[in-house]
Amino acid sequence: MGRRKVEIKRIEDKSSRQVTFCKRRNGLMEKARQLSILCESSVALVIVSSTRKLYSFSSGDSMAKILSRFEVQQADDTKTSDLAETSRNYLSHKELLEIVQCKLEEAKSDNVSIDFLKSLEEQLKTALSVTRDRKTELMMEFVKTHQEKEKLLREENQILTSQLSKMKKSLETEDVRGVSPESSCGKNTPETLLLLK
Amino acid sequence: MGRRKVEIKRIEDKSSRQVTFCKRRNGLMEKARQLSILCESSVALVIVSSTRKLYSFSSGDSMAKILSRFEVQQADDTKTSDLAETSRNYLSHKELLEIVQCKLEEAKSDNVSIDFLKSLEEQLKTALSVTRDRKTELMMEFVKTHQEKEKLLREENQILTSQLSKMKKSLETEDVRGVSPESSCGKNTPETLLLLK
DNA sequence: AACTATTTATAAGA
DNA sequence: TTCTTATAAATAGTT
Repeated sequence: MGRRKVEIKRIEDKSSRQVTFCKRRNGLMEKARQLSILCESSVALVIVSSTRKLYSFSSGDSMAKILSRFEVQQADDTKTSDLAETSRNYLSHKELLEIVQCKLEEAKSDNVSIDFLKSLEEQLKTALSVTRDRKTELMMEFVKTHQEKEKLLREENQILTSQLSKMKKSLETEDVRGVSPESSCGKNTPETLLLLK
Repeated sequence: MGRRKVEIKRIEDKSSRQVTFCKRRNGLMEKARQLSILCESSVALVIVSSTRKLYSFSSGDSMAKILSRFEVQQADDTKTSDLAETSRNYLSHKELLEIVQCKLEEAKSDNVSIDFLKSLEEQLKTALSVTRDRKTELMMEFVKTHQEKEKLLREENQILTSQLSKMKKSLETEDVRGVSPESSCGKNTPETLLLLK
């Protein structure tokens, strides 16, 4: 719906990609809103731009909860030098743990506000969520690697097996030349082929 | 965009609400897909119909994780083998989600006590923790299985390789009996061993 | 950011 | 339900 038909593939020009993102994002959010009202359904929508900016729409309360971890990030985007912010920039584990330890020490004190604790809670939730996602990601990678190795080994195995059967045939042919007939029979496999089952 | 302009408010007629829901839901999902591709952004979309049916779209991996609790249900609806098999001693995911959904509906009401919400929070935390532990457990099992398969394949491979070298030797011995010496030299591998590198 | 030529989505009808 | 079609709405390229 524009001056010309567009193919659905990444828009290469950065500036027009940005403009299209803005237009279509607004369109998508409006459509989500309309659907939720017209058909009394719950709709949750989260959009993260390529520049990591967050946009979200949600109709009902329960859906809002699903998005809470993102809203936490959104809140953090306005603040700087946050625990969550720095951990996203790949602080070392040691540094991260030091910061957490320090914050927890602060939190022990009697005169910290509820707001401070609320913010700390959110930061820890984000950190936890980031950690869990990374854990899952690494495990998935691990599984994938092993599946690939397995495939390669299977292929190698198949090649070796076919080599062996070719050699077996050629050995049998040679045997016929000077050995008694029963040694080339299938049930009396030559010693060197014992493991080939 | 239709035969006439429609006001954005709940469609009273149940049947046309259902038809509109289906059309607009598809439209919304398609638009979400297009946005994610055109502007290389992450988009997550969850739609729950008034009849509690779930629909979701998500572009990237990290977004998929956010929606995992919903995708689990969708997956269960189509396949009923592995996962269902392992969780047959537990409540089905669908039942569990229905209960949670029901509790959340209750929680929306204004006149629930803090105690009710506190207890709900505890229940949800427990459910979340159980789900996470089970996920990790299943992934670890998966990894272990693949490692075992890999080990077996390696062993099989080794046996095949040693069989091949034994046979190669025995072939060379036979060759010596009547063939010129250069054919048994390492550089001139017999035709049947070409793939062994 | 506003404009408009077009395309796309969809409401109603078949 | 599915398809058709008239029309509304979204939006691509332009200014």
